[in-house]
Amino acid sequence: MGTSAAKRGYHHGDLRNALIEAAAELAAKGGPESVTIRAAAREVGVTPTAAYRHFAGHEELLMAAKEQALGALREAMAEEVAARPRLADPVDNALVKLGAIGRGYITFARAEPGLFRTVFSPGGPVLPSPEDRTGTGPYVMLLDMLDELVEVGYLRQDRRPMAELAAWAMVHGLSALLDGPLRDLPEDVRDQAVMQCMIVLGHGLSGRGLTEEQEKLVTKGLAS
Amino acid sequence: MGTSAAKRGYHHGDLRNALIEAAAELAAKGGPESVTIRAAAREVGVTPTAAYRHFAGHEELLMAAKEQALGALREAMAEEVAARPRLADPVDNALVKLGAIGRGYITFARAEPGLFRTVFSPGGPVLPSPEDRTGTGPYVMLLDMLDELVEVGYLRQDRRPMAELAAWAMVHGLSALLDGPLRDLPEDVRDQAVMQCMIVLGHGLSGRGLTEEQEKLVTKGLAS
DNA sequence: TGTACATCAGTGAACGCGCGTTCACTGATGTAC
DNA sequence: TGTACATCAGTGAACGCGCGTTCACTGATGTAC
Repeated sequence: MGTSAAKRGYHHGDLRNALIEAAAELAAKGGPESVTIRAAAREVGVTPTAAYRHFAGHEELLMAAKEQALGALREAMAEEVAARPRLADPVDNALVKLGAIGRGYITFARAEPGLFRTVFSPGGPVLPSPEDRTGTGPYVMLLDMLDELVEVGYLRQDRRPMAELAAWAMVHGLSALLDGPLRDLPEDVRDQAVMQCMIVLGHGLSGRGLTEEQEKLVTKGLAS
Repeated sequence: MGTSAAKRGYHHGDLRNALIEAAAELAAKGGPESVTIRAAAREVGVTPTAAYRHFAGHEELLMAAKEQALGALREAMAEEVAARPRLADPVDNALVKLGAIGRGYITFARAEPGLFRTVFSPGGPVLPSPEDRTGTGPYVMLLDMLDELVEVGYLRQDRRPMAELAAWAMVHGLSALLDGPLRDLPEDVRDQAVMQCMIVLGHGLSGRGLTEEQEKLVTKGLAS
Protein backbone atom coordinates (compact mmCIF):
# COMPACT_ATOMS: atom_id res chain seq x y z
CA MET A 1 0.00 0.00 0.00
CA GLY A 2 1.07 3.58 -0.57
CA THR A 3 1.13 6.36 1.97
CA SER A 4 -2.15 7.65 0.69
CA ALA A 5 -4.05 5.99 3.49
CA ALA A 6 -5.93 8.67 5.37
CA LYS A 7 -7.09 8.17 8.94
CA ARG A 8 -9.26 5.15 8.70
CA GLY A 9 -10.25 2.94 11.57
CA TYR A 10 -7.70 1.67 13.96
CA HIS A 11 -4.46 2.28 12.15
CA HIS A 12 -3.79 5.79 11.09
CA GLY A 13 -1.11 5.28 8.49
CA ASP A 14 0.83 8.48 8.96
CA LEU A 15 0.29 9.47 12.55
CA ARG A 16 3.70 10.99 13.10
CA ASN A 17 3.28 13.59 10.39
CA ALA A 18 -0.33 14.18 11.35
CA LEU A 19 0.78 14.95 14.91
CA ILE A 20 3.51 17.29 13.71
CA GLU A 21 1.02 19.12 11.56
CA ALA A 22 -1.39 19.37 14.46
CA ALA A 23 1.42 20.64 16.67
CA ALA A 24 2.23 23.34 14.14
CA GLU A 25 -1.41 24.38 14.01
CA LEU A 26 -1.54 24.60 17.77
CA ALA A 27 1.61 26.69 17.75
CA ALA A 28 0.14 28.98 15.12
CA LYS A 29 -2.97 29.52 17.19
CA GLY A 30 -1.55 29.82 20.67
CA GLY A 31 2.21 29.89 20.55
CA PRO A 32 4.60 27.28 21.90
CA GLU A 33 2.75 26.85 25.22
CA SER A 34 -0.22 25.46 23.32
CA VAL A 35 1.80 22.61 21.89
CA THR A 36 0.97 19.63 24.10
CA ILE A 37 0.87 15.96 23.37
CA ARG A 38 -2.68 15.71 24.57
CA ALA A 39 -3.91 18.57 22.42
CA ALA A 40 -2.15 17.30 19.31
CA ALA A 41 -3.57 13.82 19.81
CA ARG A 42 -7.01 15.27 20.38
CA GLU A 43 -6.71 17.26 17.17
CA VAL A 44 -5.83 14.17 15.19
CA GLY A 45 -8.50 12.11 16.90
CA VAL A 46 -6.24 9.68 18.63
CA THR A 47 -5.32 8.69 22.17
CA PRO A 48 -2.44 10.58 23.81
CA THR A 49 -0.69 7.30 24.36
CA ALA A 50 -0.52 6.74 20.64
CA ALA A 51 1.79 9.72 20.30
CA TYR A 52 4.41 7.89 22.32
CA ARG A 53 4.82 5.40 19.49
CA HIS A 54 6.25 8.26 17.43
CA PHE A 55 7.80 10.70 19.88
CA ALA A 56 9.92 10.12 22.93
CA GLY A 57 7.93 12.73 24.80
CA HIS A 58 6.60 16.23 24.82
CA GLU A 59 9.92 17.87 24.10
CA GLU A 60 10.39 15.98 20.89
CA LEU A 61 6.99 17.02 19.61
CA LEU A 62 7.69 20.62 20.49
CA MET A 63 11.00 20.48 18.66
CA ALA A 64 9.20 19.21 15.59
CA ALA A 65 6.76 22.11 15.85
CA LYS A 66 9.67 24.53 16.05
CA GLU A 67 11.24 23.08 12.93
CA GLN A 68 7.90 23.32 11.18
CA ALA A 69 7.58 26.96 12.21
CA LEU A 70 11.11 27.71 11.04
CA GLY A 71 10.28 26.13 7.71
CA ALA A 72 7.27 28.41 7.38
CA LEU A 73 9.46 31.44 8.05
CA ARG A 74 11.93 30.27 5.44
CA GLU A 75 9.19 29.89 2.86
CA ALA A 76 7.70 33.29 3.59
CA MET A 77 11.06 34.96 3.16
CA ALA A 78 11.93 33.08 0.00
CA GLU A 79 8.60 34.05 -1.53
CA GLU A 80 9.12 37.69 -0.74
CA VAL A 81 12.58 37.66 -2.31
CA ALA A 82 11.38 35.77 -5.37
CA ALA A 83 8.61 38.31 -5.89
CA ARG A 84 11.12 41.07 -6.63
CA PRO A 85 12.20 41.73 -10.21
CA ARG A 86 15.87 41.48 -10.93
CA LEU A 87 17.37 44.92 -11.52
CA ALA A 88 20.13 45.77 -13.98
CA ASP A 89 22.19 47.82 -11.57
CA PRO A 90 23.95 45.37 -9.24
CA VAL A 91 23.89 47.73 -6.25
CA ASP A 92 20.20 48.41 -6.71
CA ASN A 93 19.58 44.73 -7.06
CA ALA A 94 21.34 43.90 -3.82
CA LEU A 95 19.54 46.66 -1.95
CA VAL A 96 16.21 45.37 -3.15
CA LYS A 97 17.15 41.96 -1.82
CA LEU A 98 18.00 43.49 1.52
CA GLY A 99 14.58 45.08 1.67
CA ALA A 100 12.83 41.91 0.57
CA ILE A 101 14.50 39.75 3.17
CA GLY A 102 13.68 42.18 5.91
CA ARG A 103 10.12 42.61 4.79
CA GLY A 104 9.60 38.87 4.49
CA TYR A 105 10.77 38.35 8.04
CA ILE A 106 8.70 41.13 9.52
CA THR A 107 5.62 40.27 7.52
CA PHE A 108 5.79 36.67 8.64
CA ALA A 109 6.09 37.69 12.26
CA ARG A 110 2.98 39.79 11.89
CA ALA A 111 0.98 37.25 9.91
CA GLU A 112 1.92 34.28 12.08
CA PRO A 113 2.78 35.53 15.55
CA GLY A 114 2.22 32.11 17.09
CA LEU A 115 4.70 30.45 14.76
CA PHE A 116 7.14 33.31 15.09
CA ARG A 117 7.11 33.02 18.87
CA THR A 118 7.51 29.31 18.57
CA VAL A 119 10.65 29.60 16.48
CA PHE A 120 12.25 31.90 19.01
CA SER A 121 10.93 30.41 22.22
CA PRO A 122 13.53 29.44 24.83
CA GLY A 123 15.41 26.34 23.78
CA GLY A 124 14.76 27.02 20.12
CA PRO A 125 17.21 26.36 17.32
CA VAL A 126 20.70 27.74 17.65
CA LEU A 127 22.52 29.73 15.01
CA PRO A 128 23.81 27.38 12.32
CA SER A 129 27.58 27.25 12.47
CA PRO A 130 29.26 29.65 10.02
CA GLU A 131 30.70 26.81 7.95
CA ASP A 132 27.34 25.17 7.44
CA ARG A 133 26.10 27.33 4.59
CA THR A 134 24.30 24.58 2.82
CA GLY A 135 20.57 24.71 2.38
CA THR A 136 18.39 27.74 1.92
CA GLY A 137 17.72 28.74 5.50
CA PRO A 138 16.80 32.34 6.29
CA TYR A 139 20.20 32.91 7.81
CA VAL A 140 22.02 31.71 4.72
CA MET A 141 19.88 33.96 2.56
CA LEU A 142 20.97 36.86 4.70
CA LEU A 143 24.65 35.95 4.48
CA ASP A 144 24.52 35.63 0.71
CA MET A 145 22.77 38.95 0.36
CA LEU A 146 25.41 40.71 2.46
CA ASP A 147 28.20 39.12 0.47
CA GLU A 148 26.53 40.46 -2.60
CA LEU A 149 26.45 43.92 -1.05
CA VAL A 150 30.21 43.63 -0.62
CA GLU A 151 30.78 42.40 -4.17
CA VAL A 152 28.87 45.24 -5.71
CA GLY A 153 30.83 47.69 -3.65
CA TYR A 154 28.14 49.01 -1.35
CA LEU A 155 29.33 47.37 1.84
CA ARG A 156 33.00 47.85 2.63
CA GLN A 157 34.91 44.60 3.05
CA ASP A 158 36.11 45.53 6.52
CA ARG A 159 32.55 46.21 7.64
CA ARG A 160 31.24 42.87 6.43
CA PRO A 161 31.99 40.94 9.64
CA MET A 162 28.94 40.82 11.87
CA ALA A 163 26.89 42.85 9.47
CA GLU A 164 24.50 39.91 9.42
CA LEU A 165 23.99 40.26 13.13
CA ALA A 166 23.17 43.94 12.88
CA ALA A 167 20.74 43.31 10.04
CA TRP A 168 19.13 40.41 11.84
CA ALA A 169 18.89 42.33 15.08
CA MET A 170 17.15 45.28 13.48
CA VAL A 171 14.63 43.16 11.67
CA HIS A 172 14.07 40.75 14.53
CA GLY A 173 13.76 43.53 17.06
CA LEU A 174 11.11 45.34 15.09
CA SER A 175 9.21 42.10 14.57
CA ALA A 176 9.25 41.38 18.27
CA LEU A 177 8.27 44.90 19.29
CA LEU A 178 5.39 45.03 16.83
CA ASP A 179 4.05 41.88 18.47
CA GLY A 180 4.77 43.33 21.92
CA PRO A 181 4.80 46.88 23.24
CA LEU A 182 3.95 48.28 19.80
CA ARG A 183 1.04 45.98 19.16
CA ASP A 184 -1.49 48.81 19.37
CA LEU A 185 0.15 50.92 16.69
CA PRO A 186 -2.23 51.82 13.87
CA GLU A 187 -1.68 50.01 10.62
CA ASP A 188 -0.18 52.92 8.70
CA VAL A 189 2.21 53.89 11.47
CA ARG A 190 3.35 50.30 11.65
CA ASP A 191 4.12 50.29 7.95
CA GLN A 192 6.04 53.51 8.26
CA ALA A 193 8.00 52.06 11.15
CA VAL A 194 9.00 49.09 9.05
CA MET A 195 10.20 51.35 6.25
CA GLN A 196 12.05 53.61 8.65
CA CYS A 197 13.88 50.70 10.20
CA MET A 198 14.92 49.32 6.86
CA ILE A 199 16.16 52.76 5.84
CA VAL A 200 18.21 53.18 9.00
CA LEU A 201 19.62 49.72 8.49
CA GLY A 202 20.51 50.50 4.90
CA HIS A 203 22.28 53.69 5.88
CA GLY A 204 23.94 51.95 8.79
CA LEU A 205 25.45 49.15 6.75
CA SER A 206 27.08 51.67 4.44
CA GLY A 207 29.19 52.96 7.31
CA ARG A 208 29.15 56.53 6.06
CA GLY A 209 27.74 58.31 9.09
CA LEU A 210 30.25 58.29 11.90
CA THR A 211 33.93 59.14 12.07
CA GLU A 212 36.22 56.58 13.63
CA GLU A 213 36.38 58.60 16.82
CA GLN A 214 32.63 58.84 16.98
CA GLU A 215 32.36 55.09 16.56
CA LYS A 216 34.46 54.67 19.65
CA LEU A 217 32.20 56.99 21.57
CA VAL A 218 29.15 54.97 20.73
CA THR A 219 30.71 51.65 21.63
CA LYS A 220 32.67 52.63 24.68
CA GLY A 221 31.75 56.06 25.88
CA LEU A 222 35.08 56.38 27.64
CA ALA A 223 37.56 58.03 25.29
CA SER A 224 37.24 61.71 24.47
CA MET B 1 3.51 50.17 64.90
CA GLY B 2 5.54 51.08 61.81
CA THR B 3 5.79 49.12 58.62
CA SER B 4 8.95 47.48 59.85
CA ALA B 5 7.08 44.41 61.01
CA ALA B 6 8.67 41.41 59.35
CA LYS B 7 6.81 38.13 58.96
CA ARG B 8 5.91 37.25 62.49
CA GLY B 9 3.24 34.83 63.47
CA TYR B 10 -0.18 35.05 62.01
CA HIS B 11 -0.26 38.50 60.51
CA HIS B 12 2.41 39.31 58.01
CA GLY B 13 2.19 43.07 57.96
CA ASP B 14 3.23 43.68 54.37
CA LEU B 15 2.16 40.62 52.49
CA ARG B 16 1.29 42.37 49.27
CA ASN B 17 4.77 43.73 48.75
CA ALA B 18 6.33 40.50 49.93
CA LEU B 19 4.37 38.62 47.29
CA ILE B 20 5.35 41.06 44.58
CA GLU B 21 8.96 40.70 45.53
CA ALA B 22 8.66 36.93 45.51
CA ALA B 23 6.97 37.11 42.11
CA ALA B 24 9.84 39.16 40.75
CA GLU B 25 12.34 36.64 42.09
CA LEU B 26 10.45 33.82 40.45
CA ALA B 27 10.41 35.75 37.19
CA ALA B 28 14.14 36.37 37.46
CA LYS B 29 14.81 32.67 37.95
CA GLY B 30 12.42 31.11 35.50
CA GLY B 31 10.75 33.76 33.40
CA PRO B 32 7.09 34.73 33.39
CA GLU B 33 5.82 31.13 33.38
CA SER B 34 7.32 30.64 36.81
CA VAL B 35 5.23 33.39 38.33
CA THR B 36 2.33 31.58 40.02
CA ILE B 37 0.28 32.48 43.02
CA ARG B 38 1.12 29.21 44.70
CA ALA B 39 4.86 29.56 44.20
CA ALA B 40 4.89 33.16 45.42
CA ALA B 41 2.89 32.23 48.50
CA ARG B 42 5.20 29.29 49.13
CA GLU B 43 8.21 31.58 48.87
CA VAL B 44 6.79 33.99 51.41
CA GLY B 45 5.69 31.16 53.69
CA VAL B 46 2.00 31.76 53.47
CA THR B 47 -1.09 29.96 52.22
CA PRO B 48 -2.06 30.52 48.56
CA THR B 49 -5.45 31.71 49.74
CA ALA B 50 -3.83 34.56 51.58
CA ALA B 51 -2.71 36.04 48.30
CA TYR B 52 -6.31 36.60 47.30
CA ARG B 53 -6.61 39.20 50.04
CA HIS B 54 -4.18 41.33 48.02
CA PHE B 55 -4.62 40.33 44.39
CA ALA B 56 -7.73 39.65 42.38
CA GLY B 57 -6.06 36.64 40.83
CA HIS B 58 -3.05 35.29 39.05
CA GLU B 59 -3.08 37.88 36.30
CA GLU B 60 -2.81 40.75 38.72
CA LEU B 61 0.23 39.22 40.40
CA LEU B 62 1.87 38.64 37.04
CA MET B 63 1.23 42.24 36.07
CA ALA B 64 2.92 43.37 39.25
CA ALA B 65 5.90 41.17 38.40
CA LYS B 66 6.08 42.74 34.95
CA GLU B 67 6.09 46.22 36.40
CA GLN B 68 8.79 45.17 38.82
CA ALA B 69 10.86 43.80 35.96
CA LEU B 70 10.36 46.95 33.93
CA GLY B 71 11.55 48.96 36.91
CA ALA B 72 14.70 46.89 37.07
CA LEU B 73 15.36 47.55 33.40
CA ARG B 74 14.84 51.24 33.92
CA GLU B 75 17.33 51.27 36.79
CA ALA B 76 19.94 49.32 34.87
CA MET B 77 19.75 51.75 31.97
CA ALA B 78 19.81 54.82 34.15
CA GLU B 79 22.89 53.53 35.94
CA GLU B 80 24.70 52.90 32.70
CA VAL B 81 23.92 56.39 31.46
CA ALA B 82 24.92 57.99 34.74
CA ALA B 83 28.26 56.17 34.66
CA ARG B 84 29.37 58.10 31.57
CA PRO B 85 31.31 61.33 32.01
CA ARG B 86 29.82 64.42 30.44
CA LEU B 87 31.77 65.45 27.36
CA ALA B 88 32.43 69.02 26.25
CA ASP B 89 31.54 68.46 22.61
CA PRO B 90 27.74 68.24 22.43
CA VAL B 91 27.71 65.80 19.53
CA ASP B 92 30.17 63.54 21.28
CA ASN B 93 28.13 63.77 24.42
CA ALA B 94 24.92 62.76 22.70
CA LEU B 95 26.61 59.85 20.94
CA VAL B 96 27.96 58.59 24.23
CA LYS B 97 24.46 58.66 25.60
CA LEU B 98 23.23 56.69 22.64
CA GLY B 99 25.83 54.04 23.34
CA ALA B 100 25.10 54.01 27.05
CA ILE B 101 21.38 53.53 26.61
CA GLY B 102 21.90 50.71 24.19
CA ARG B 103 24.49 49.04 26.32
CA GLY B 104 22.36 49.34 29.43
CA TYR B 105 19.48 47.64 27.69
CA ILE B 106 21.51 44.82 26.23
CA THR B 107 23.49 44.26 29.40
CA PHE B 108 20.34 44.00 31.43
CA ALA B 109 18.86 41.47 29.03
CA ARG B 110 21.97 39.36 29.39
CA ALA B 111 22.29 39.71 33.16
CA GLU B 112 18.61 39.15 33.89
CA PRO B 113 17.13 37.08 31.08
CA GLY B 114 14.19 36.01 33.22
CA LEU B 115 13.20 39.57 33.99
CA PHE B 116 13.81 40.67 30.43
CA ARG B 117 11.52 37.95 29.11
CA THR B 118 8.95 38.89 31.69
CA VAL B 119 8.84 42.51 30.58
CA PHE B 120 8.25 41.50 26.99
CA SER B 121 6.06 38.46 27.47
CA PRO B 122 2.73 38.48 25.64
CA GLY B 123 0.33 40.88 27.27
CA GLY B 124 3.14 43.01 28.65
CA PRO B 125 3.07 46.77 28.93
CA VAL B 126 2.19 48.75 25.84
CA LEU B 127 4.18 51.66 24.51
CA PRO B 128 3.47 54.75 26.58
CA SER B 129 1.53 57.26 24.49
CA PRO B 130 3.74 59.88 22.84
CA GLU B 131 2.30 62.70 24.92
CA ASP B 132 3.03 60.96 28.19
CA ARG B 133 6.67 61.93 28.49
CA THR B 134 6.64 62.29 32.22
CA GLY B 135 8.72 60.03 34.39
CA THR B 136 12.07 58.51 33.60
CA GLY B 137 11.06 55.36 31.77
CA PRO B 138 13.49 53.72 29.37
CA TYR B 139 11.45 54.89 26.43
CA VAL B 140 11.51 58.50 27.56
CA MET B 141 15.26 58.33 28.02
CA LEU B 142 15.53 57.21 24.45
CA LEU B 143 13.30 59.98 23.14
CA ASP B 144 15.24 62.63 24.99
CA MET B 145 18.53 61.32 23.72
CA LEU B 146 17.33 61.40 20.11
CA ASP B 147 16.02 64.93 20.54
CA GLU B 148 19.45 65.82 21.77
CA LEU B 149 20.98 64.26 18.68
CA VAL B 150 18.78 66.57 16.62
CA GLU B 151 19.65 69.65 18.66
CA VAL B 152 23.35 69.11 18.31
CA GLY B 153 22.95 68.67 14.59
CA TYR B 154 23.83 65.02 14.18
CA LEU B 155 20.36 63.77 13.39
CA ARG B 156 18.51 65.65 10.69
CA GLN B 157 15.17 67.04 11.78
CA ASP B 158 13.29 65.26 9.02
CA ARG B 159 14.80 61.93 10.06
CA ARG B 160 13.81 62.28 13.66
CA PRO B 161 10.36 60.71 13.32
CA MET B 162 10.46 57.04 14.21
CA ALA B 163 14.18 57.13 14.86
CA GLU B 164 13.32 55.86 18.34
CA LEU B 165 11.72 52.78 16.85
CA ALA B 166 14.77 51.99 14.76
CA ALA B 167 17.06 52.44 17.74
CA TRP B 168 14.83 50.39 19.98
CA ALA B 169 14.43 47.66 17.38
CA MET B 170 18.18 47.28 16.90
CA VAL B 171 18.92 47.10 20.58
CA HIS B 172 15.94 44.94 21.44
CA GLY B 173 16.59 42.59 18.57
CA LEU B 174 20.15 41.99 19.56
CA SER B 175 19.13 41.42 23.17
CA ALA B 176 16.54 38.87 22.14
CA LEU B 177 18.84 37.06 19.74
CA LEU B 178 21.67 36.84 22.26
CA ASP B 179 19.22 35.13 24.60
CA GLY B 180 17.95 32.96 21.74
CA PRO B 181 19.64 31.61 18.62
CA LEU B 182 22.91 33.35 19.49
CA ARG B 183 23.07 32.10 23.05
CA ASP B 184 26.06 29.88 22.34
CA LEU B 185 28.24 32.70 21.02
CA PRO B 186 31.55 32.98 22.87
CA GLU B 187 31.87 35.92 25.20
CA ASP B 188 34.21 37.98 23.04
CA VAL B 189 32.21 37.49 19.88
CA ARG B 190 29.14 38.56 21.76
CA ASP B 191 30.82 41.76 22.84
CA GLN B 192 31.94 42.48 19.33
CA ALA B 193 28.42 41.90 18.09
CA VAL B 194 27.08 44.44 20.54
CA MET B 195 29.62 47.01 19.39
CA GLN B 196 28.96 46.29 15.74
CA CYS B 197 25.25 46.76 16.17
CA MET B 198 25.69 50.04 17.97
CA ILE B 199 28.01 51.23 15.23
CA VAL B 200 25.58 50.29 12.48
CA LEU B 201 22.83 52.03 14.39
CA GLY B 202 24.96 55.14 14.82
CA HIS B 203 25.76 55.27 11.13
CA GLY B 204 22.18 54.52 10.26
CA LEU B 205 20.69 57.34 12.28
CA SER B 206 22.94 59.82 10.51
CA GLY B 207 21.23 59.03 7.22
CA ARG B 208 24.36 59.51 5.18
CA GLY B 209 24.56 56.16 3.43
CA LEU B 210 21.79 55.86 0.89
CA THR B 211 20.53 58.15 -1.83
CA GLU B 212 16.85 58.87 -1.92
CA GLU B 213 16.37 56.48 -4.78
CA GLN B 214 18.22 53.76 -2.91
CA GLU B 215 16.00 54.30 0.10
CA LYS B 216 13.01 53.56 -2.04
CA LEU B 217 14.61 50.35 -3.25
CA VAL B 218 15.12 49.13 0.26
CA THR B 219 11.61 49.93 1.41
CA LYS B 220 9.68 48.97 -1.67
CA GLY B 221 11.79 47.10 -4.12
CA LEU B 222 9.55 48.23 -6.94
CA ALA B 223 10.91 51.42 -8.47
CA SER B 224 13.99 51.27 -10.64
C1' DT C 1 -7.83 51.61 82.05
C1' DG C 2 -10.55 47.60 80.90
C1' DT C 3 -13.56 45.02 78.12
C1' DA C 4 -16.93 43.63 74.24
C1' DC C 5 -17.01 43.27 69.67
C1' DA C 6 -16.39 44.31 64.68
C1' DT C 7 -13.11 43.79 61.34
C1' DC C 8 -9.17 42.30 59.20
C1' DA C 9 -5.79 38.85 57.48
C1' DG C 10 -4.67 34.76 57.65
C1' DT C 11 -5.51 28.99 57.68
C1' DG C 12 -6.80 24.32 55.95
C1' DA C 13 -9.31 21.49 53.13
C1' DA C 14 -11.14 20.81 48.93
C1' DC C 15 -12.76 21.39 43.91
C1' DG C 16 -11.75 20.71 39.04
C1' DC C 17 -8.54 21.22 35.37
C1' DG C 18 -5.10 19.80 31.89
C1' DC C 19 -0.90 18.14 31.72
C1' DG C 20 2.98 14.21 30.94
C1' DT C 21 3.54 9.66 31.32
C1' DT C 22 2.96 4.50 32.19
C1' DC C 23 0.53 0.16 32.31
C1' DA C 24 -1.66 -3.90 30.56
C1' DC C 25 -4.37 -4.63 26.80
C1' DT C 26 -6.22 -5.55 21.84
C1' DG C 27 -7.23 -4.93 17.03
C1' DA C 28 -4.87 -4.78 12.51
C1' DT C 29 -1.13 -5.99 9.52
C1' DG C 30 2.04 -8.63 7.15
C1' DT C 31 4.97 -12.59 6.66
C1' DA C 32 6.93 -17.59 6.90
C1' DC C 33 5.73 -21.83 5.62
C1' DT D 1 -3.48 -20.21 -1.81
C1' DG D 2 -4.37 -20.74 3.08
C1' DT D 3 -3.20 -20.40 7.75
C1' DA D 4 -0.45 -19.66 12.27
C1' DC D 5 1.84 -16.35 14.41
C1' DA D 6 4.96 -12.37 15.34
C1' DT D 7 4.85 -7.67 15.22
C1' DC D 8 3.12 -3.28 14.94
C1' DA D 9 0.08 0.64 16.22
C1' DG D 10 -3.33 1.72 18.48
C1' DT D 11 -6.91 1.81 23.10
C1' DG D 12 -8.54 2.75 27.89
C1' DA D 13 -7.73 3.43 32.51
C1' DA D 14 -5.00 5.29 35.74
C1' DC D 15 -1.05 7.73 38.31
C1' DG D 16 0.73 11.98 40.23
C1' DC D 17 1.63 16.78 39.57
C1' DG D 18 0.99 21.81 40.10
C1' DC D 19 -2.04 24.97 39.04
C1' DG D 20 -6.12 28.66 39.99
C1' DT D 21 -9.71 29.32 42.83
C1' DT D 22 -13.44 28.89 46.52
C1' DC D 23 -15.31 27.66 50.96
C1' DA D 24 -16.08 27.91 55.85
C1' DC D 25 -13.18 28.82 59.43
C1' DT D 26 -10.18 31.21 63.14
C1' DG D 27 -6.56 33.88 65.23
C1' DA D 28 -5.01 38.71 65.69
C1' DT D 29 -5.91 43.57 65.75
C1' DG D 30 -7.86 47.74 66.88
C1' DT D 31 -11.62 50.57 68.40
C1' DA D 32 -16.06 52.29 70.90
C1' DC D 33 -17.58 52.86 75.19
